[in-house]
Amino acid sequence: MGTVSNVINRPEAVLPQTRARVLAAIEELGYVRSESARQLRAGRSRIMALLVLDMGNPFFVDVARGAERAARAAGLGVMVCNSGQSPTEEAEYLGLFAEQRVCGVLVTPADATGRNLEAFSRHRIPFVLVDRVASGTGTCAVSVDDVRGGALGVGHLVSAGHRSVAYVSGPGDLHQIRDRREGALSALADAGLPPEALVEIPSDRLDVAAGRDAGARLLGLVPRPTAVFCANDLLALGVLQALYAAGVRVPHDIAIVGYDDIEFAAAAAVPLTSVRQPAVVMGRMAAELLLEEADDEGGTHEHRSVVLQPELVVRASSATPR
Amino acid sequence: MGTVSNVINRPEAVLPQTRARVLAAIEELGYVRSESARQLRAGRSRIMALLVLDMGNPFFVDVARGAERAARAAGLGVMVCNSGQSPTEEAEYLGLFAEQRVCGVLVTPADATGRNLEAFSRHRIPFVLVDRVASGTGTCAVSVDDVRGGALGVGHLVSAGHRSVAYVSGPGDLHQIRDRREGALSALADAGLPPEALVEIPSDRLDVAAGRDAGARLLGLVPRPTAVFCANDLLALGVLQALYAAGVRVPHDIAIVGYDDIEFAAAAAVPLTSVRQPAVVMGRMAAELLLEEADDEGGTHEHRSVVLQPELVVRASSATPR
DNA sequence: GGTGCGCAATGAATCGATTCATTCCCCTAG
DNA sequence: CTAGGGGAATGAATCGATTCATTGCGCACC
Repeated sequence: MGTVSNVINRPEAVLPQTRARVLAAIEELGYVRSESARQLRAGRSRIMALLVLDMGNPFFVDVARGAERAARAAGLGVMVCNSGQSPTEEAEYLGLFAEQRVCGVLVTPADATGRNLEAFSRHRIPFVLVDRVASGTGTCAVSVDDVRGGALGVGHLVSAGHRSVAYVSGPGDLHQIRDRREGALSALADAGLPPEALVEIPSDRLDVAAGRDAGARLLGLVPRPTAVFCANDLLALGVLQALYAAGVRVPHDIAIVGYDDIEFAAAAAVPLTSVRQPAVVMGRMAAELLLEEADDEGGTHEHRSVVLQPELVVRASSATPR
Repeated sequence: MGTVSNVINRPEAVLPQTRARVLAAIEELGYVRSESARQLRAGRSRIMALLVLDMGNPFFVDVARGAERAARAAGLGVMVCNSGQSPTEEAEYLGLFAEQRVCGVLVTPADATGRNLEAFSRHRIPFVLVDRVASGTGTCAVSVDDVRGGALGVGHLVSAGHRSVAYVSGPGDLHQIRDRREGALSALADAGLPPEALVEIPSDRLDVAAGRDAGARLLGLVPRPTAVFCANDLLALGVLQALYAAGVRVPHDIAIVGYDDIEFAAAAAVPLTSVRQPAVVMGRMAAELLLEEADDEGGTHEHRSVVLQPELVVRASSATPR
């Protein structure tokens, strides 16, 4: 009924007594408006999707927090999903989002080819890249300057006197990982050190267990680097534990620098020096960009790429050696 | 059109050539079926909601993982939300779920009075309690035996010779917290120790920062307990750090036992002894119970309460003292 | 007293998938 | 040759909120 709709959406257009009568009926019947019906009419839902690489990583939990806050301020719900770095999963979720007619998608792409997103863009559902620079001007994106982050982390170690730094990396197809290495190399170059001063310890995952493995390999290196820079804090925590278990003292024998500055980095027994990413801000800004794009009726929207700056947080794990 | 619907939902009822023609058209137009419309007709959506206390706690991330896996196996999406232990937020989200006509809700109640859920139950949307025993037989629930968990943790400490144990608790209105204390007390009683042997260090949150605070207070206690049992691992990690910073050796001076056995417990420099909760299994079972209840047409569904057993995982933080 | 204006409420159309009754065709059997 | 039956496609009704055109009512002004 039209009047009921008015009572809910434009109360001022209804006589107070009618309004009261309708509200009473609503209360009595326990009526709850159906979102499906509204959605059908409106053509899109009031839900924003967030697709991240790994919900087990507190970094992404923070991104989710920021996005959720911004979305709820705008009266939207958030659906948080996990691609687990699998392009297949990612494609599946994107399909789900299209069917749901979500009002927009925040996504940290797992598929480096960009094929999934290209396919998705046909649905005319706005999306914003998170923690990834836009390839063209056709997309909004919020990212952190990973090259600078890598430079910050390794620059800090180099200026503390380290001449050989291990880099515990992650899946090579992730942009973030490559950029951080690039920054690390540039920091070495700035200090007049050769690229060989960066000893890469490859890893195919970005979790604590992978960090433990990497730590074990680090211990086997001859000569052994005096410092290690990790592509994220989960790896760093794993490395820290492996070193501790082997009786290697941090930072006395080996200094450690992580990346992300998750809560657990500061909470480690030897608090981790880490390159802080403004995760919550990133989630919030991404959501805001998305809302802007989604609310845009007249095609006036201009895609924007926001690049945030990382920040070095020095803690005990990298105190000056020797 | 009816035929299109048949092509998608009952392909065998359509002639192969017609089917091919329809599929070709679908492909050409980039057609994606609208979930809103299906939902409107079906009366409920194909999304399951999960409302947890704190997404910053890896324990709940694991629960979410388990639930998501089970839900996706059944072709459903999962919407993970965060009440932040606030009954108000909880009520808001439950309202949102009702509007969305989600097919069911998995919830770790933040509102101890049960008023929110009572109100929600009017909507006839099935829900399953997670990490909480059912109050009556009117609800499905999956929980872990927290009394037993408390007894395991403190029993372990007592049998290692500790005579005075601190209990870092959490918000007093949470069932889990009270049950774990009860178990702790029973373990003391079993060892012939008086209730006063358990020194409670109250805390109003369950995160690492609260653990640091608690650790500081623990250090000020006279006489100082020789062991501490924490209501969850985040608190334990905070306590561990506070002790480490103060130069108190773990486990030599003070032993620590946590609860949940999150990944970071094992990853700590001094790996934490912890009472493991089968979080992933809990999420999976809760989702399965919910699916069972939601699929039940004839009202044949019998509400069930599943109680899982915790398990003590002994690590370095509680090695025998003295 | 009659006409006109304006505010409020009513009713119908719409969104898109589903479902079921109906129609349509073709083939077979009487 | 026709009637009947079965398999396949069509079309209309449905879900519930929204929106807009229409109706209806009351009051004021001529």
